[in-house]
Amino acid sequence: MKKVTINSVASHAGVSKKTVSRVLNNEPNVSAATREKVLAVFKELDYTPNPIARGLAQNRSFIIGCLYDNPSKSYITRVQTGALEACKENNYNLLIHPCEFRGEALINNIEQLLQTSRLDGIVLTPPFGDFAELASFLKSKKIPYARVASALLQDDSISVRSNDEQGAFEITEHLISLGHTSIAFIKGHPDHSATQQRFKGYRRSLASHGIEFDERLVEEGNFSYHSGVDSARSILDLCPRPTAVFASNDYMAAAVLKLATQRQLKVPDDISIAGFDNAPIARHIWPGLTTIAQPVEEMTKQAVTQLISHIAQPQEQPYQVTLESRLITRESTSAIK
Amino acid sequence: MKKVTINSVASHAGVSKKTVSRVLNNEPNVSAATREKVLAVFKELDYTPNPIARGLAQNRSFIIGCLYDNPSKSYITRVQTGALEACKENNYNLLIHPCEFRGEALINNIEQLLQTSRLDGIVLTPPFGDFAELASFLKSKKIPYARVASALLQDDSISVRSNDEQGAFEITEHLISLGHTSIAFIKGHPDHSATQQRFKGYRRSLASHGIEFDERLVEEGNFSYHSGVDSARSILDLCPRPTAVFASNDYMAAAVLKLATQRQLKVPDDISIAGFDNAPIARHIWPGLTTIAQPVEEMTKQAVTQLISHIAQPQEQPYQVTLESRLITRESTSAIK
DNA sequence: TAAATTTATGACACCGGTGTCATAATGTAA
DNA sequence: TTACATTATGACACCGGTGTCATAAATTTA
Repeated sequence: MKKVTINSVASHAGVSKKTVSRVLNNEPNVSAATREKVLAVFKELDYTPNPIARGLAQNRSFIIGCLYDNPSKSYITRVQTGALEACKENNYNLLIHPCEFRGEALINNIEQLLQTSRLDGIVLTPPFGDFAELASFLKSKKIPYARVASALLQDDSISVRSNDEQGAFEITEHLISLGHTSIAFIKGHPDHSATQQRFKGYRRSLASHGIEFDERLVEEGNFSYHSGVDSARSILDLCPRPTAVFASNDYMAAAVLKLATQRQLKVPDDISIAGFDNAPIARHIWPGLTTIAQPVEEMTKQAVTQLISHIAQPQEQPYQVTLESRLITRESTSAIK
Repeated sequence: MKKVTINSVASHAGVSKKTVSRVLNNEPNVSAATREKVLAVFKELDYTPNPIARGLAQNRSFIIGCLYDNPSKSYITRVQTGALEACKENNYNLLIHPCEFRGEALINNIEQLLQTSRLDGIVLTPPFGDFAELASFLKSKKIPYARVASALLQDDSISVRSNDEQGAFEITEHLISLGHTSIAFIKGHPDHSATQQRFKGYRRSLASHGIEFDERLVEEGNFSYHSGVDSARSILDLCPRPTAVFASNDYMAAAVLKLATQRQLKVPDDISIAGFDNAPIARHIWPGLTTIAQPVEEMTKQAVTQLISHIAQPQEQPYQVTLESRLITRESTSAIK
């Protein structure tokens, strides 16, 4: 079985390869009759253009890179799912590239990535979207990029996020509405802009109810389950013990739940626990975690879709969108007794 | 800043592009002096070859595809991690391709994938490694592939697996050693060969202790958390209730744990629970799950490494390896009272 | 020292597409 | 009917590498 290329199609249809190329790319100036004829040969020979050859000619790879460095595997999976949907719809492929955020090696690492794979664009997932040096590096290399779930910036970048501050506000409101006033907070990774946002939302809610902010109730986490365990220990050791804990993501909340349960505390009777993200674990444990659901897949999908259309045709106005998150109440929070 | 290509290097070094190409690929028949000179120009101009051009000339994409259809996100993440390590070491890239196992559309889907991305090879993760039609399709298309965690076959394919049967045997032995004789079993997804293997190991252990196999203690799951909930319901409703449950993966085991806890049962005092895979959730919940740890990353890494070296130079003998798994005991299992 | 090998090098076609530009075919205005 | 636009088409260079083969230079052999 011979390989079928644009040349075989051309000779079969009795036209030049350029005409075949025109049909392929829906270019104008092809007569209806010719187009039909070529399309028929496509069918007959079962032709599909070679993306590598195409890439060489157009200096494009039809590949989007996805950068991540995130302790939450489920978050990564969701990001990938959204990115893949967008890629699929546009005949792009997704190349995944985990890499360490810290260290001056990052830029070199990315440079190498670009050299070895000629990506058409890059999706920056948290915390990469907030790293200004990276953004300006990519700009200097003229590599289009899109930021997912990162802070709002006054620039021309593509950015899709959700309102972390508002989400954190709402879940804190929920706890307060249940009668809680001593609410511990576990921060996320300091490199992530969401960390500051969620903290702000927590404080805003407290403030709006005249509850005094208490430094001692705040623990530094980093979004990992392990950091949640450490934070949980400190919080559960407090005297008096807070009646509720709001962790900046579900993994850390799960850690609090585990430790509390280990210590024979009843959740939510003895202590309410809230998380953030609506990760799978939030519903895989008992009691299920009250949390904030964010449309991670949708955010990423929109970001990548925009990125791809930007690659095809650079836009004037930046695409910056904030999607809604929503409160999901489960069994881990209840009214104070 | 002009693009630096093989041509610019050639003219800079005062040699032909073919000579540059020789240096690039470590081909013989280049004098030491010339080689030095060219290498110096590489440095000077900061040259890296364009992989797309290379790909066109050699009909290679330097991309490995990773096929999956698995309800366990953490499993996918681990597979990706291992595959990425192997790719990184060999300057390959990884393209991820989730796709539905069921349906006659699968082959078409893969065909399309191959046409749009010209993969150099494919890693088949469970359950794809056990799908004979797919294997023969890939063979007919001359696409090299490697099978991860699939059944041992008497063929010439690259295959890295772990011993599911033995793992299941050992964890059942563990339960029996704790005094359990009424051990429920939740099967995995019927399409996965691991499902049969784990079931076999369970039965072998029972048999080796003269414990009669009881059909009523066996539930059909599919590896998803949700299926675990359904199975758990049936099992916990049994009269008399089994004293232990062995679920074919940790997600289903976690579901049993959740339901049992919801029903006020104490784990492990009232019922012991064991899982399989050592997924993150196994240690994120309380009590932690006794389970079997499999080297998923290592399996995949070896498979992809072999795949890549096979692509570079087709091997005569098949690479078929079985790695060891090991029992991890946590708090979810204890001696019967 | 001449002939026969071996090694080093370059010219050129090729991979399979796309971009540019010239030209042929067709349609429209004068 | 002629002049002028417009549309359709193809020839050919090009993207940036690699493969083949001829030939020049260096080395060995006779």
